[in-house]
Amino acid sequence: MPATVPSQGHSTRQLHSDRRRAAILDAALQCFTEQGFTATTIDDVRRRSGASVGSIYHHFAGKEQLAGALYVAALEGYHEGLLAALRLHADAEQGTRAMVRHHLRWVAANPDLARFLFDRHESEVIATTESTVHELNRAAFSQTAAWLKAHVEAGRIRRLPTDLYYVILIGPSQEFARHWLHGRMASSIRRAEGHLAQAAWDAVALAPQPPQPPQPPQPPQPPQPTSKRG
Amino acid sequence: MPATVPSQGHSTRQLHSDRRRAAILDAALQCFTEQGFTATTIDDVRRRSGASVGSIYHHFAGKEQLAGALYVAALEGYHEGLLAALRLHADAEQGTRAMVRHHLRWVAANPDLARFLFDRHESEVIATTESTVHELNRAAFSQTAAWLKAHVEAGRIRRLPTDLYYVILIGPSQEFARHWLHGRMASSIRRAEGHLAQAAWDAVALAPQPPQPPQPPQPPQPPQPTSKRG
DNA sequence: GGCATGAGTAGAAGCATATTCTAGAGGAAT
DNA sequence: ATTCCTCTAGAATATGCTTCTACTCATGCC
Repeated sequence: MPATVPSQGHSTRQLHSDRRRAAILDAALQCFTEQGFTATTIDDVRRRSGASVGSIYHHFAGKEQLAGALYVAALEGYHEGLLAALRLHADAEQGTRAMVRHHLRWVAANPDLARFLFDRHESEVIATTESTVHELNRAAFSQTAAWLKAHVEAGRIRRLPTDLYYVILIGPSQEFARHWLHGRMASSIRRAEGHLAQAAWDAVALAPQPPQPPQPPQPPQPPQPTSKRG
Repeated sequence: MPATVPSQGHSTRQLHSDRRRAAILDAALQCFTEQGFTATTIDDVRRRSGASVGSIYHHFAGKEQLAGALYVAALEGYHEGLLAALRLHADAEQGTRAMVRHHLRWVAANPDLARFLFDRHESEVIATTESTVHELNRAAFSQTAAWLKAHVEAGRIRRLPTDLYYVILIGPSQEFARHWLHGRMASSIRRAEGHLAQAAWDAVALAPQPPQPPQPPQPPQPPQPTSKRG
């Protein structure tokens, strides 16, 4: 069950319970963000959320599962936006750039969540929700792969082992974000965006700079950008 | 100060001490690799190393510092190889490819160390050695930057904000390695190497024929009315 | 050689904190 | 009204990091 969707109750009691659960998650994210996972004690979360220790352990099996729930919620939000961005762009180059842009803008819009998410990619902290995370990634990956496949067959994107597309396209942005979130980047996300999008496209485009390929470049279609981050 | 170079003693006692220290580090790496950081107890390290708890705490200020020492040692080894690879190649394309190759081969040759290293990039576990790590990275970065600068001025590599080169060149390999180390990549490192090296080069190579007159620093701006984003 | 010194070693004690346990409160169903 | 059950509460427990105190024994000095 996704962490974002609590069980569908219909009573006053259920409402109280859901609010409590949300308050705990909220407090936990704040604590983790400010102090880090290990430095955060259950008692910190208790104080901040107003819940009792027993209540916390009623809703979550433990501290790690609490972090896991946050992680899954963050990942869902991220993927949702990525796939939405992809659906908006039929063109190979525009879509590729949109992926990079989505990544960077999501990070800029959700720095706390992003930092929490990225610092815990691969971390043992989320081991308890590993299968859920794996499933989420697989789902997003297969949709992205289908989109790419179409463009490979259309001769716009070079043919590569499927699992390499993601690392080539998003790797630089991911690495950039990791450092940026820790204040170690001189460039702003804004400034990096264009360069990283260009680099991503050049890295996968078929025939980076042919004199003039038979198919003329499509006119830049005016994309309808998502004005609001979801 | 580096963890790899113990204080320069010359006595039997010193030798014993150094061996003990090394045994502790060794045992710790094994434990961390097998069970993860949090799951590893000081007692595990004690049993495996043959040292006593007191001895461990004599050599290292705590569990985190123990991990930190391993981290620093791993990072030093990695950087050393990277810079060596760079010195071997005066040519821009060859050097770029060599960087990628070094990254991937180092990972393949030191999977345990690599996994330990990458899983803890940004992790709070290494917070205690942060300044050392920062210093190491800065040193390696500046040397790499100098190498790149030369090629930018020679017109072989496109001009980008300095801090972006690293993320563009190594980002994909880094991301690949991350997943590969966790058994989530279908491609072998061997197979990925060529593709990733090619992608890296295409992402930074100056286009053979830039169609438009001087505007190298400005990337092609996607027709996107971006609003305010940091 | 005999002694003082102090780094290294040892394991028990202390303490912080994650987790479990037992009890109680109060909506919802009968 | 009674019973049931989920949620809440906080004390008790367990785990395991860290500190403390004492011991060992090379090394350097007389």
